[in-house]
Amino acid sequence: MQSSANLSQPGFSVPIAIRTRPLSRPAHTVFHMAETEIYAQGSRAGAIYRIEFGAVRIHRLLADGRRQIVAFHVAGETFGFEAGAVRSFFAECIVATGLTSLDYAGQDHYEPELMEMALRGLVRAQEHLLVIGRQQSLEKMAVFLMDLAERQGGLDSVDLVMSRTDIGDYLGMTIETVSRSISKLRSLGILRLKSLRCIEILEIEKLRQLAS
Amino acid sequence: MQSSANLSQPGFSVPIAIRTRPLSRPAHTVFHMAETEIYAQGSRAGAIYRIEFGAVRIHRLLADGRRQIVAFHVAGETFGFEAGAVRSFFAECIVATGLTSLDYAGQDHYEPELMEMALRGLVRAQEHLLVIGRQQSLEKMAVFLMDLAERQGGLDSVDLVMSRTDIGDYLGMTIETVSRSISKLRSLGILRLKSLRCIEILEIEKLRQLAS
DNA sequence: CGCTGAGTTGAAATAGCTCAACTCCTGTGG
DNA sequence: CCACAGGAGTTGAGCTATTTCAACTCAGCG
Repeated sequence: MQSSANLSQPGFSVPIAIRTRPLSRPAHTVFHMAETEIYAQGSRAGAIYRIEFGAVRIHRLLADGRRQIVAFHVAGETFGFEAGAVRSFFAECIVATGLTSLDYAGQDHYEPELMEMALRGLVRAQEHLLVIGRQQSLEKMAVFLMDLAERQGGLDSVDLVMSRTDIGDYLGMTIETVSRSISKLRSLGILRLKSLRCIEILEIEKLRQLAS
Repeated sequence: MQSSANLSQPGFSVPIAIRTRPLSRPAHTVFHMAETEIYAQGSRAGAIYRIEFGAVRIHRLLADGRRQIVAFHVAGETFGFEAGAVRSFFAECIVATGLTSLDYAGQDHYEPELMEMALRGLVRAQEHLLVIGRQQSLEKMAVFLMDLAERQGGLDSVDLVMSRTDIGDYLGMTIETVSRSISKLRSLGILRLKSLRCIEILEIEKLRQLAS
């Protein structure tokens, strides 16, 4: 795993605190290297994290060695809610990421905005179910790209911070099928690859139609 | 659809209120016929429901006519949380069901137990992703049955309140594959069908192993 | 400038889907 | 109480999409 290689680099194994703009409570951005762990399954829950920059994946390892990514999160989003005191998923940085954290557990009352964030995560997970439940790989990929484009600000250019393997583990398909789906969309004239990790959407309407 | 047939029965189209034990706030159980709608996608959100008896499915209809069930809920569970003011899913009774409702929207502060219920829904949806993401239909069925058995009190006998079609739409597979998976588990000596809708688990360890 | 990992592409194998026939409950009405 | 009708579920056969296995290309990096 690449993460262990990164973790072994001296001076970067421990997150570095960087002072940023003051919030309602004094918050500071903590820097995390790419491919490093934010929290592990089984660890103590209680904090949530807001992504200042970068991207994060939430996943679980299955007994047979496979991995299911249940969510990607990008800048501006909040993750880390758990039911109960123990985390049931792993959170890892995909790229270099800045996080601010907030201890939310054990409060007498919760702010409506906190509830709203938790519920948005719920809806997002349920929407993800709609995608994974589909059988057509091309549709899955179309929905994935539409969603990502939207979250990155609605541009016609999508920055794939995650690897094909990550995408596969997110959509429930192999990296070969991921690759073939992208190739198919490319041959249909819907996409153009600026580079392997940067996709330009040429025909957003056709893509939307595939995504239904 | 059977629901319309049931809805057309005079005297049952409107839910009937039945007085039950008093709660912290005066709550009464509302009775719903099998196969009737509790709320629709697009309707106004704001209330959550606790199931006193019966079973409920949460789903969405896709553009191509397919249906994805994102959750089943049984007695004792609470459903109906939404992010935003509009419902993004349908809720329907699978069988005759008694519900107590609670208006939760627009509060200044939320009780920890309310947050906990919402978060449990989140984790449940994410766990569901792990199941649907798997490619083996036998595994999906094994996980589904284990989960259902557990929620029904850990007995070795599972009461399938939902149809094979419901199960298929929940697990992302066709009813034929659902049927074949059950038949396979039966031929492996893991299950026995007391009736079509009542399954006895003979070899819980083997089932757990399949479910990983 | 070659090495390495990521990504792509091809060919064969396979799991699940589709279509179709059939069985078996269940409930309704005579 | 039995017969029948209709829906739900099962099973079979062929087909298709995706997985698997393998070879190959490409980009980034020391």
